[in-house]
Amino acid sequence: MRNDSRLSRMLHVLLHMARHDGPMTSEAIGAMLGTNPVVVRRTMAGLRDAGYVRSDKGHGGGWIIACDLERVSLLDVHRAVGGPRIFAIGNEHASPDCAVEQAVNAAVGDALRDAEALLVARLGAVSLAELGRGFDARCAPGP
Amino acid sequence: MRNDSRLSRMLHVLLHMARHDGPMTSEAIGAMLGTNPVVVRRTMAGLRDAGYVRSDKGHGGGWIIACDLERVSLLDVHRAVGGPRIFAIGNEHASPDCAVEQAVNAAVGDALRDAEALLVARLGAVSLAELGRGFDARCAPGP
DNA sequence: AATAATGTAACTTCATAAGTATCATGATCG
DNA sequence: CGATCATGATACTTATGAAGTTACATTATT
Repeated sequence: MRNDSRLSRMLHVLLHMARHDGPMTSEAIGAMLGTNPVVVRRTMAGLRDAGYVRSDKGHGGGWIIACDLERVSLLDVHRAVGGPRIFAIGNEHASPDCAVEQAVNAAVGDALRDAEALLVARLGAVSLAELGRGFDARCAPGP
Repeated sequence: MRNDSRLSRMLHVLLHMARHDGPMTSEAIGAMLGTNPVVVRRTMAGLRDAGYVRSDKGHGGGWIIACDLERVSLLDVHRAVGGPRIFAIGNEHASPDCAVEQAVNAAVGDALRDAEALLVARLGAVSLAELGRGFDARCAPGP
């Protein structure tokens, strides 16, 4: 399967929503992401359950931010979309009988765990608000 | 897809081969890994191309170690099996037009890059020989 | 020549995000 | 009220790639 891009897509959407007045429809968001409204609703359902966005039905409805962007990290968004599997590689058996395999699993597993810990720390250290400010700086790097 | 366990499996096999006199057949290795000989041959082809093992056909044939285990790292093995994709998550577009998406990609991409760099460093720092010694220590932790 | 091994090609299976089609549900506007 | 516009939910298909499987060719030993 191609990469799981839910985190990336949701960050993209959230930043757009933050700079947008009023609700955005799944249709509009889908156009932005290059996908269709059903995928948008499916993915954003996790953000809604976490309380980061709200959705309203009917005329004038759509999605709006429902949280303080300073208090939600990229890691929070990752988890809200299901906290999907991070690695495409891993051990074959979780608890092998073979002692050699146990030693291999320990070595590979430790390395993966440390890499995951670093990733989690990095994602947890950046808020959506900071990400937005990073965008501003990138676009208007005045002297 | 399930995890790509080629690295893990090959380390398992190499350690067994190191502690085994004479060639091991794909059949025997397959039994060890809980898979069939064709998968073994397919996966080990990369190790052979890298010069880490040798395969011999015919009666008495099979696979044997063809390298100095002190000089081959877990990272070398990872690369020999194809250096497969490490992450299951990632950005949607490599070079998006949207500036917001660019900012998101930069943030997520940096975090992933750093995590990958750590993993590569960790795998590169351990030789097959060290991994084997780790196994010995685990099995005979004398006083 | 028989046997035992690898090499290779072609196919199926499995897991999962993404994409699609369809209809039910609910809110707003006239 | 009734039309319209939005989400919610279900069911299905597509795409991807490792792993698994089947079958057969090739080569080396006995």
